Amino acid sequence: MIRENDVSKSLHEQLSILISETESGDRLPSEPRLAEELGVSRASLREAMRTFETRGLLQRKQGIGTFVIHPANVFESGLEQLVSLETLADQIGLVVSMGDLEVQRITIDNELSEALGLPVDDDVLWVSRVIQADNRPIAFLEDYLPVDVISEEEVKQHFTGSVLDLLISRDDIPLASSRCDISAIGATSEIASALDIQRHDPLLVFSSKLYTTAGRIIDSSYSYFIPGYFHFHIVRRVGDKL
Amino acid sequence: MIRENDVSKSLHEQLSILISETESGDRLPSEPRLAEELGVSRASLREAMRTFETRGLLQRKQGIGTFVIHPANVFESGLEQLVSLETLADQIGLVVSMGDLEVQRITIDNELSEALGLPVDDDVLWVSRVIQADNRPIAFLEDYLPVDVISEEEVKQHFTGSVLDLLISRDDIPLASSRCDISAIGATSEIASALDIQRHDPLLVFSSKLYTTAGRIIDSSYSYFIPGYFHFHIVRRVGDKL
DNA sequence: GCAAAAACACTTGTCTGACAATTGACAGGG
DNA sequence: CCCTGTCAATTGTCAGACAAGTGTTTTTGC
Repeated sequence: MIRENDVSKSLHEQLSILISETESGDRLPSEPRLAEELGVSRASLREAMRTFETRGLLQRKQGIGTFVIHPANVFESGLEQLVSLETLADQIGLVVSMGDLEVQRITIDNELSEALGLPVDDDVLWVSRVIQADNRPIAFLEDYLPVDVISEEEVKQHFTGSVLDLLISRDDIPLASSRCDISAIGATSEIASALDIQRHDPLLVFSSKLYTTAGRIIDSSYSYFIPGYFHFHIVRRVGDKL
Repeated sequence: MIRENDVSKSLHEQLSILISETESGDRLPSEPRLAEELGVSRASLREAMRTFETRGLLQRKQGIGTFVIHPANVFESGLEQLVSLETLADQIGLVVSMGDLEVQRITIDNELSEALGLPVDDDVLWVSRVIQADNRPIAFLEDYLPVDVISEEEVKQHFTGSVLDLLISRDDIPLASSRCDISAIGATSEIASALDIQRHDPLLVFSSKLYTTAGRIIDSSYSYFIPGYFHFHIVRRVGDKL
């Protein structure tokens, strides 16, 4: 059985392929024609196109046409999409492994409460580990997880390096999106020794809070990256459009 | 005179306000009703809603309704939108000023050519300056601009701190989007002295290439931020949705 | 002949009305 | 008590139409 949603997904894929195959600056077929080619109505096509327009991949000009804009290769994974480091590494053909996993159950104090947005005296699971590529440490990751979400045993048994992949694989938690704050710090002595670098060496830091569709914070994480191994990028739209 | 586009913009604004005023997890009015309230057709409303859905702010469920998802306060400016530091500072009520402007015309060598994506032997304008808040340096900015885009004199006369604002104010250049690579480095001695910090102090680095709608790189910039003054964040969608 | 104006073709933007698909609630019967 | 069919509400999709903007072609006026 084919649900309409599948058609919609396929429409996104078809459009994505069409855009990626079109040179930057070139015009797409007109909406009525494209709708016919893809076998959907113009209204549905326009909604799908709006998605790509929001991401800055399409520009529609009334009376002229719709144009493709390639800010370099947008289709490699940018930061807009939240994927685990493992998944990202897979995509670029990098082999990563996990080392030095540490799992502790800790109680939230005032300081942690403010940082995590979780109530004081609740217990959280603190999961930390080092990510390696070619046996060289390249990132240090910390996650704070409410204990009612996941048990210490479950982590120790099933954990393969990515808290995100673990949460995604559990289909009882509807994940929505993540808010990621970006900064830089000098390595603390703890992190420096874990990553085998010097104290005060520069690190890229992502502080992320993962929200469920209900708006609850289900994972608060700090990721410390040694610069140069992963290339994080983002496509930014100009000005006040949309 | 009111162009239709203004109505469309207003629709986005109205929706944005409505979403921001709705509690996370709450349901919006049904599409037909909301369309009537906002004075637009359901088709237009759906297209507008699609942009917010793409950004992870709305979730539409067939047969149930459309729900608001607030990953914290998404409406403060995230990284998805490219705005100048001056504009950003304005929005958060921070007063910034420019110091130590330097403008030089230089010829592209092999190394620069690779970094900027511009041909060797072309001339570019190199614009560097320090950004200050409360007379304390907080960022060091470098821009490389092709000389046929803007003249040395034009920069020296009209420049107020933001290359982006200057390019936007010129309506003969259709800007599309910017690709921004994010990393961290330790301050070089030059940057350290410019920012009045220690060598090797950690800095957040944005390497950006600004593209016209035709796909040409019109500005290549390096922004070095002292951590803590500006808070850059990004909302990341989970998984493979949309 | 030439330039301005009008007509035309084509495109995206919007609107209207309709029907399909999905969900949740509710009543009825086993 | 549980299952089932019905019904209303909502989003998903569709077809057709017209408005508005753009560029080209043709016509008109001089």
